Amino acid sequence: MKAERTKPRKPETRIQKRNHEAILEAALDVFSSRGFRGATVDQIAKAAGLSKPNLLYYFPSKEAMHTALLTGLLDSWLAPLRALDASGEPIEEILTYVRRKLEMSRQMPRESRLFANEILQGGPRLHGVLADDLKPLVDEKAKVIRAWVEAGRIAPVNPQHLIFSVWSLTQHYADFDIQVRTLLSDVEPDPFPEAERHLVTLFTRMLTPEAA
Amino acid sequence: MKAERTKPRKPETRIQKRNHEAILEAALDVFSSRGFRGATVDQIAKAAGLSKPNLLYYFPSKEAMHTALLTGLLDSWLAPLRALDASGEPIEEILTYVRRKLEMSRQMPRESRLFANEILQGGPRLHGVLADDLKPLVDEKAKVIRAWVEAGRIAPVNPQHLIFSVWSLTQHYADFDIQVRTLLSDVEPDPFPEAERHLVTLFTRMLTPEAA
DNA sequence: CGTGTTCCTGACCATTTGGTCAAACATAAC
DNA sequence: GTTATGTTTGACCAAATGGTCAGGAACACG
Repeated sequence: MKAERTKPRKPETRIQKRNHEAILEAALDVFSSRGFRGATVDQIAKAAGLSKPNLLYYFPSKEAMHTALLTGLLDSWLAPLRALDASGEPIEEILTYVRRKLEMSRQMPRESRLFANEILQGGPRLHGVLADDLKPLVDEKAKVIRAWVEAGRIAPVNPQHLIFSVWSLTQHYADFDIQVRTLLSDVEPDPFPEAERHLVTLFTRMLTPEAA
Repeated sequence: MKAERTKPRKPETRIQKRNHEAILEAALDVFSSRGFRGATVDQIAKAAGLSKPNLLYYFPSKEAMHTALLTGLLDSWLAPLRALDASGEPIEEILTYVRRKLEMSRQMPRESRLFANEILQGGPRLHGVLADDLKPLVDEKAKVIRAWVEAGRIAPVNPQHLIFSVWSLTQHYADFDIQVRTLLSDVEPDPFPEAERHLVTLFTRMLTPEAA
């Protein structure tokens, strides 16, 4: 319902760009670790090294910072799925997808938690994105996977639920990081190498067609 | 650090029990859908059909309601894993575990989201529980799984990460319910039947030993 | 019925929080 | 230097929120 006039129409000055980025970086930090409601503008301001009114000079509201983050990150967030190539070797394509998603959990846990926080709460600020951007992409890639199944190139599997499985398994290592590390504390200091081996094994066994 | 004297030492009156339960029920509703910080005592009071001061009569603080919920639910939350039986048939045991966890995602999504919300935010209110209660249980069951692997009764797998996989795959259908339903809106009105088929297939293929 | 205990509430309070604003400060252009 | 534009902040505000409290209502029991 709100106008999308967050960014000025004129080209950004250097100082604008710097502060804009500092604010979004700080906002990502705070929103991802406390949720939208749990984050305060003061916390973000402090993390960005700016004053609260100064934040409100660059963004009209706390809400605006949040949506700027979500929309700005969406593209890179969906990139790995977009890269799934219908003309590639099926199992290798999916394993690559899994590896890239797991790598994102390692490198961008804050982004993962930001989205998780949002969807957990019923995604009031994401309904549109889910239906308008994500759904078409998932439908398209589901079709690709279905074609692979029908061609006998991978074992039979429900395409949509396969995608859900990739998401849940990989994002788990970002979203539930504390739990994972606590439970592995005396086994592996860094869960990711073993996680990758585990997931590669899992999807390979799951998708390799019957030798029959 | 706080004393655990939430409950009075005297036996509860009928009215105490009723209100106590109504409050926790309402608190589960509100906490699970908005997170701790996002929930207000007023919202919980309204949902419970009581006045705000009345809630504070039964619980010393908002925080107390939250911890009462977490600790009260922990047992039933971990029951499925506890039920994993070392003397049972390995694959059937794990499939049963998966089915029970998925069933909990269907029947108790609020509880799932409550824990998810908590762990997502670094689990400040759960550190103790994770290390003291969950870790020993996971270690014990990991040992069971490792024994099955070494006996050749299931295919080689990292026990801890296998448990993580069960959690993430099953809880995903509760925690990300909105996303799942949105993406399946024109395919399946109820995601769970297909989810169960999918997960049974996944774990069967993953765990069935090589015919070699 | 009387009395002690439990239960409940309206009014109130202190703090936090998102957001505003006038004025000060900085910067670049002329 | 002057002027116009862009940037920053201290002071402030209204609303929301967790929590308190004195007293009233309901109940239990002799």
